[in-house]
Amino acid sequence: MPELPEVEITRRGIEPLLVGRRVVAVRVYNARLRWPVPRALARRLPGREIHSVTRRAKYLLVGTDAGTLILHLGMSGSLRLVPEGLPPERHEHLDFALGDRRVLRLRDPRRFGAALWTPRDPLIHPLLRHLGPEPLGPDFDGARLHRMARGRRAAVKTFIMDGRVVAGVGNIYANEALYRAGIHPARAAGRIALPRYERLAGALREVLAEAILQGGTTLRDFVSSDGAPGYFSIRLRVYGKGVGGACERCGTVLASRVIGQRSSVYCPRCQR
DNA sequence: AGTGCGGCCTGTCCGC
DNA sequence: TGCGGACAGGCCGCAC
Repeated sequence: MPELPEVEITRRGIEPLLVGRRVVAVRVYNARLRWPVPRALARRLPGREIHSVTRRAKYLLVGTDAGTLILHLGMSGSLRLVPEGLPPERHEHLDFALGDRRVLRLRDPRRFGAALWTPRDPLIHPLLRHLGPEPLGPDFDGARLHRMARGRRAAVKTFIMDGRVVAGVGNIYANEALYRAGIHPARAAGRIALPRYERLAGALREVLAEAILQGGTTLRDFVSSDGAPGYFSIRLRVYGKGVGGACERCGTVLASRVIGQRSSVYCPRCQR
């Protein structure tokens, strides 16, 4: 599932395809994504010169001087570059024809993704307006986490997955960062001291940056015609090891339970 | 205000 | 072996 690093790698993959160019046509095969694909998208985007491809949380923002395409890959979305004329397969919902016999095509089996159009500053769009700082940006640090956590009784894992606290942290990387920081995922967010939040902020940055770096090595093949982008295999230390897996640090069998409706994996000994 | 939960959707996996 | 059902997952939007 595309987490922030995959979305960032996707951004880097499509940026050189789009910036300075125009989409000549948008074709909607199935408008039923998380929200209906608005007609305005096919009406407004074509013909506009694209000046930027940026990312905010897990949203991709394709900017023109008339408005912005907002893309979200949900949990099963991916973009591929295919030749013009290739009929869409099952689960391929949307085409952005690039006018050079190439088409950027959105595939999303579960349709949790979105493709929207806004004529205004995308950062004030309702979906983006309340997002917290980018975890890899300058405004994110342990002090801020600590401050925002004051009085909060929700589990710290739920807390850091709240986009208003920090943008774009999904389940996998929340698990990994908490493991690296030695913090129990179910601990109340408001009962963690500043130095531990500093560790957590560092761990989050570190694990995300590592994953992006790793994804970068597969960037060459990204959005190639033969399928999914290289969703990379950063070595996850806890997530996916749940049942019977052992902590690499102490050997204790990892615990697995649902916290905030999300499966969580942690070392009951190293994480407090 | 903060918290928790329902719902959207389908591929995969598990148990029978 | 085949089938049905549970589950996973991001994240909005509602209810309390």
